Amino acid sequence: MSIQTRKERERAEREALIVTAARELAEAEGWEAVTTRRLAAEIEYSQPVLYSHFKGKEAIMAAVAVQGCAEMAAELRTASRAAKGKRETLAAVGEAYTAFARRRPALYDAMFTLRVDLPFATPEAPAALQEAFAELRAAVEPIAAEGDDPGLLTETYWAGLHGLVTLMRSGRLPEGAHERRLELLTGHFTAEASR
Amino acid sequence: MSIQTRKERERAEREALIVTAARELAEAEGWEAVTTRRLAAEIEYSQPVLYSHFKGKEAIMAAVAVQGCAEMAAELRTASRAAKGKRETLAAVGEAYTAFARRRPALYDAMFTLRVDLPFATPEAPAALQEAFAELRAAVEPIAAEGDDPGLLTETYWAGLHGLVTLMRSGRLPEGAHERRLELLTGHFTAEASR
DNA sequence: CCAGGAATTCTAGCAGCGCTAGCACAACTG
DNA sequence: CAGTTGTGCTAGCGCTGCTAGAATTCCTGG
Repeated sequence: MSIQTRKERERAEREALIVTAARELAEAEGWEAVTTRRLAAEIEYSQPVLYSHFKGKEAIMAAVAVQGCAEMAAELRTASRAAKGKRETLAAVGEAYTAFARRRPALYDAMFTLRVDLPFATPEAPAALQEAFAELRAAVEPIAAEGDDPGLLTETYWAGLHGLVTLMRSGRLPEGAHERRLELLTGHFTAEASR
Repeated sequence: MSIQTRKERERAEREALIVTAARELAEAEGWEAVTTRRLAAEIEYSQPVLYSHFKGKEAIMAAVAVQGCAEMAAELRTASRAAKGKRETLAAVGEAYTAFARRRPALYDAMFTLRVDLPFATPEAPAALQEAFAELRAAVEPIAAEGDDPGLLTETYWAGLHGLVTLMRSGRLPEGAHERRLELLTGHFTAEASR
C-alpha cells in the first residue's frame, strides 16, 4: 500500500516536472525550442519517459495550456474585481486579457493559437478553460443589449481580443497603437448596438 | 539576347509553377503536407531547384500569401460594390472576408496566421496586401465616429474578423453560430461609440 | 563542327524532428 | 535469496528543411 502510493506520488511529481519544464522552456525560447529531446534532457530522463506520461508532444502542450487557462482566469477575475462600473469592468478585463497574452506569449499560443490536444467548445472542455471564459462572460453580460445572446456576444468580444493579440504578435499589426485599438474595441462593445 | 530572354521567361514560368503547386497542395491537403520533397516531385524537379528560386520554404509560402491577398482584395471589392448603404457595405465586406477565410483556409493561413517571410505593417508590405487592407478601410471609414482614427478602427475591425475566423478554425469556437457572431461584430461597429 | 567554359541540375547527405521496439536493469514479492 | 514484474534506456525508423559538391547540359568562340 505505502509503496504503491509512493510510486504514484513520484509519478505525479515527475509529470508535473515535465509540464513545468515544457512551460519554462517555451516561455524562455518559444515552442519551437521545445523538442522531446530537449525536454527529456531538461528533466534528466530519456525521451521515452515522456511518452509514458503523455500521448505525445501535443498532450504536453495541452497540459501547459490548461495551466495557462487557470492563471488567466485568476488574472481576469482580479482585474474584474478591481473595476467599478460595467464599462470600466469590461475595459479592465479586456486590458487584463491582452496584457496576459503579451506577457506570456508561449502560454497564450498553447491556449489559443497552436494545434493542441484538447476539447474546446464542448462540455468536456477543461474546467480551467471554462472558468476563463466565464470570467470574460461575466464582464460582457452586463453590457449586452436587449436581444443579444450573452454567450455569443462574449465569443465575439473574445474574438476581437484574440484578433488584436495574434495579429500584433505575428507582426501584422504594429505594437504601438495597441492601447488605442483596445479602447476602440471595448468602446464599440459598450455602446448600444444599432441593430 | 533572345536566348537570355527565353531563359528568363522559362525561369519565371518555373517559379510560377512552384507557387501554384505549393498553393494547390496546401489547399488540397493543408500546409503540413507541403514539404520541399513533395513540392519538388510535384514540379518534376529536384529539391535544390526550389532554393534557386526562393530563400526557403517560408519564402514560397510568402509568395502564395501574396497571391491570396490579391484574390481577397478582389473579392472584398466585389462585395463592397454590390452593397448599398454604409452599414450594408461593412456587413457585406465582413461577410466576404470570413467567407474567403473559410473557403480558402490554407491561403488564409499563409496570409495571416503562419509565420511567413514578408514585411507586414510597413510601407514595404506587398502591394496586394495593402490593397486588401485598403478595401477593408474603404468599408470601415464611412462608419467611423468623429474622433476615431479610421486606420486604427479598420485594424480593430479586422482583428475582430480575424479572431472569429481563427478561433473557429482551430476549434475554439463552434462553427454553427458564425453568422450571428459576425452580425454582432458588425452591428457594434456600425453603432455610435459611447466614448 | 567541335572543344572549352559556364551555367544549371542532380545525387547524396547533414542535423534535427516526433515517436517506438526491444533489451537491460532495477525493484518488489514469495 | 531467487524469480518475476515493471520501469527506463539504447538505438533506430521515417520524416523534415536545407546544402555541398559532383555531374550534366548548354552556350560560345575557334
